Amino acid sequence: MRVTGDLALVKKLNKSIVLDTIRRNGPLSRTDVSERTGLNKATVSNLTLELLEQKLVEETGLGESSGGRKPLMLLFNGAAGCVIGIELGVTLVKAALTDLTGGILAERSAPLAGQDPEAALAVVRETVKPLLEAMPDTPHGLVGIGIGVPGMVDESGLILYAPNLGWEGVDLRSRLEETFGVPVVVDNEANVGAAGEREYGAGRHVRHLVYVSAGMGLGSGMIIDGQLYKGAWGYAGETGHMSIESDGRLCSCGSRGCWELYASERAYAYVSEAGSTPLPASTTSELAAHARSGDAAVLDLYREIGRRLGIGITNLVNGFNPEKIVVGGPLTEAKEWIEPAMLDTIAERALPYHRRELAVSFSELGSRSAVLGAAHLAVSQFLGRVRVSL
Amino acid sequence: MRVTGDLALVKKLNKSIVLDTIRRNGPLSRTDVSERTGLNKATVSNLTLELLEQKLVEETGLGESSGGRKPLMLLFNGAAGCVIGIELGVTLVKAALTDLTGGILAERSAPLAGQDPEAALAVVRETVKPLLEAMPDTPHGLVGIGIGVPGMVDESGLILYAPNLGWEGVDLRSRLEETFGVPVVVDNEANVGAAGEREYGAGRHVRHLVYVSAGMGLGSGMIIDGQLYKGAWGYAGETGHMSIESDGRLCSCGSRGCWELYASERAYAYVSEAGSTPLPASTTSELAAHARSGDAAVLDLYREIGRRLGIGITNLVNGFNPEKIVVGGPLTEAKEWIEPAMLDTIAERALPYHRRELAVSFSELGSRSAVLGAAHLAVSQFLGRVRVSL
DNA sequence: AAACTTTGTCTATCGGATAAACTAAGTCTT
DNA sequence: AAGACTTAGTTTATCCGATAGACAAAGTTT
Repeated sequence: MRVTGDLALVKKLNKSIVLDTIRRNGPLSRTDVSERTGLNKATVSNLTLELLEQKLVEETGLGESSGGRKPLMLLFNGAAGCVIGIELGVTLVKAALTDLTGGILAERSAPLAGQDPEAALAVVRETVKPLLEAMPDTPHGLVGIGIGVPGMVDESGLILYAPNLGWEGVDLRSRLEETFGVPVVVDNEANVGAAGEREYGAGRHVRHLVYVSAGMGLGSGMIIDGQLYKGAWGYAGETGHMSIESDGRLCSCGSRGCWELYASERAYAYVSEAGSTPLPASTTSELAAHARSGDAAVLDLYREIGRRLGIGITNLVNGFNPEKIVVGGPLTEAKEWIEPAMLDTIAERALPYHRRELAVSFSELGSRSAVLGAAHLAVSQFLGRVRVSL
Repeated sequence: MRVTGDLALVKKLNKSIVLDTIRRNGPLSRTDVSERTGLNKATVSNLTLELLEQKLVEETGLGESSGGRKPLMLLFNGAAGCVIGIELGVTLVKAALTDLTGGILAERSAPLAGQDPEAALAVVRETVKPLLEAMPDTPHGLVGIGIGVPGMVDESGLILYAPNLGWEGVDLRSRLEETFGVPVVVDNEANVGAAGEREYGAGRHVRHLVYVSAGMGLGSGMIIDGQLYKGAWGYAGETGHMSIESDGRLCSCGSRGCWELYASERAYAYVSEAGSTPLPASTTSELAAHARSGDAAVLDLYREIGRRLGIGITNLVNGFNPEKIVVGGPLTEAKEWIEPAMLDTIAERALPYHRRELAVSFSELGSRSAVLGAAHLAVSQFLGRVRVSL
């Protein structure tokens, strides 16, 4: 059954508009909010009153007069509650306790021993425990948990398939909700990374964003009109398996020429193939060190990876026309040597109109994109946004 | 300024829900509508009254009793007005007069002589003229015009760039609105095709749809959550320039290995390259005739085109996870010989989960996808849909 | 024919948004 | 310093649409 209109909906919508306006542009006076939103002053006053009672908004004192009575400034109260953002990696669990503005209050991480769901869940519980103990006293307490996982997640939070963990059909959301007693949001790692960069990082205020997460694989999180796009069944963003060589290298997915074989850490394994000198190391950290000392083979490798990244990004750009592309993930440790070739390739190959306006940049949050994005999804669910389009 | 909530919005939303419910599921009684939508019976009665006054809904008489008073059945009145859908091709203008349900009342087409905007506009006017004369007398008369063009169109209807016409920055919408005095919707050819197939063709009731239009080039129309996705500046869907061979054939766009060089009619020009026998013809109609009589070179060609179409479609599927892919456009005249290789390739290369649920099919509306889609966009704008997401 | 069912309307009420009047609290002018 | 002016925020009366529930209308079943 669809959403129908009634007074409750109107109120919910307007309240969400007022809160959002204050959150993004505060401090603001009631009159400012009224002018910005188009809502009547009385309406703003009423809704603000409720937000004050809910402790989501604070009066921070008088502002500057502009020739009349001084305004009482309103500010979003990020300290009204806490959330926990978790990144469940293949070998590592990272978690952060944040306030409602994404400010980190505490952080933990732990290696992931076994990979069966039970063992992983135990590690998650252990990692989160000290964060809960460190939680300050707030009006709302813990309001939610967000978690990013390396796999495909449907709209209900069910992990459909996580090849690198060997999981299939794991209802992580229910399990965590039972454990912690708060609402849980589960999403793909690239998606939460996209959410993080869009809210707190390189993609602020961007309507259409593609976040490319490059590590052992390659995945994309796509934000369309400010919202994560998950596709029909939650498999959107598997761009690592976009073929950029129709008859290229055979991939474990069964296809050929997949992007991630050329433009992620998986490319390291193929270097000797070209007959060139073998690589002096096999991890990005080590290779970055060699690059820093001028190792020609490594520099070539990263130039080629940059070029291939550029080719794939160009494909995404031509299909999606995002406002911005943000590249993140472990591979960005080598961004210094990847970036020039990547940008050159995009400049060469993207359609002229895209080139003119497109912005491509690297992650601003670094290794925290995912935890912060996961945290943000939880905040976002707690604050509950209503959207209307005519 | 954003949309805020007030009573007018609530009414607009509910009225749009009622109309939509009747339109898609009619005939229905008022009680049926109330049950389906969750709206109160009184609300439905009130809104229906207005819709009856606006002639958008008709009472078609009494229905079957289910043990009590007979219901008065309501039906969407497609004859309340007319729209015109236009496909502005590179060499041909096609136009259709339809009612509000997409029923074709009259059709015209005319070759496009010169390609400068003024000449094209004159041809459009001449093509539309007899349709206007054939227009039946309806309560609302002509309520809008939709037009699909081979180029990139931004959200305001401005044609940013149409390489095949040599147009740049043409405000077709304003021009046509001045001429005809009704609201005009302009969009990309692939987008209107997508709209057509989704409303009246192979993509009915599909939430996320990708329509691939294959002709002299290759373009996609993407429908996300029931709405056309245009990207940040209207360039989304330029998938013809997705590279499927990183260092492949040089394309006129400046890039290499573009999909449309391998999987559209542009591929015909490259056959001799492989050293094989030259093609016996150069248009799809002629080649289809040769295929029908078993010409091996032509059959090979179409097998290869099918394979390449499959590769590109797999890429789109992995990125977007649409519910359905519909292939249309002039090239589908040869679908008989393209389809097997295309489907095999997708089955081989798509990720296992996609494969399981994805539906790929050819256009149901054939050469009318675009005109009907354009007409539908005009209808849709006239009826005005409001959407709320929580 | 009486009881029951279903359809659709009528009526009173509720709860939001709004404009306009009003109070509060400042600045500016002379 | 006093009055005029400005701006901020609240109060009041009004409007409007959705809703529940009563009711009327028009069937069917026994």
